[in-house]
Amino acid sequence: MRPADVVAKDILGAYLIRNVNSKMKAVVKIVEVEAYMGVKDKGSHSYGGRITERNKTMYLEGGVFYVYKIYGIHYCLNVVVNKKDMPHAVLIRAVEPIKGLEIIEKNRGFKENTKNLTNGPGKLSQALDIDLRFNGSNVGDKELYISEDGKVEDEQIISAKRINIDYAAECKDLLLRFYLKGNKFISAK
DNA sequence: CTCACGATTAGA
DNA sequence: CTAATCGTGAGA
Repeated sequence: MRPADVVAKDILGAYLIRNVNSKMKAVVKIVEVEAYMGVKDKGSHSYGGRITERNKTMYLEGGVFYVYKIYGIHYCLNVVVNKKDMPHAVLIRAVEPIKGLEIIEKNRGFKENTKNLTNGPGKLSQALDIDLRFNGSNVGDKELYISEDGKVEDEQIISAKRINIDYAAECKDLLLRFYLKGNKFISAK
């Protein structure tokens, strides 16, 4: 397996597919991600080798989802990468609806302003009905999986500082956030 | 006490 | 339009 920054750029532009009862309900394109680089990354839940009930799935062999609850309300979807006990992860920050828009609208509770449906980590989780059920599930699981299609050219990828990790000292300025150039569904800020 | 967030309210 | 505020629960 590879480190989170490499995988982050790799899954940018890939499709995330949500099935319910084996029926395809929604397909979205991953347009914004952040990499969290394990025990040396002060922005990561796994900084310093910390292991808790919440983040223990980060320590599994790469290829599973890490879903956690933040601020008591919202869920965030990550992909765990790298080897067992190498707690790297990629946070999926924003997606673009491709199919199943009506399901996404239903989950979010409104229809107007389409770009506001999935342009943030908590929003996309609600839009695709993602919660702790998927914590630790395999990225090839039929209910929620990532398609390898949709690769993009390097020049379409913008690198930037990560968001809302001001507490992470010197790590906060690392360019570990990646998004698709010109895409309308990038999160605010 | 803070936080890998988002909705709502208040103000300009 | 922007800024401030707050809900909510895990973790330190």
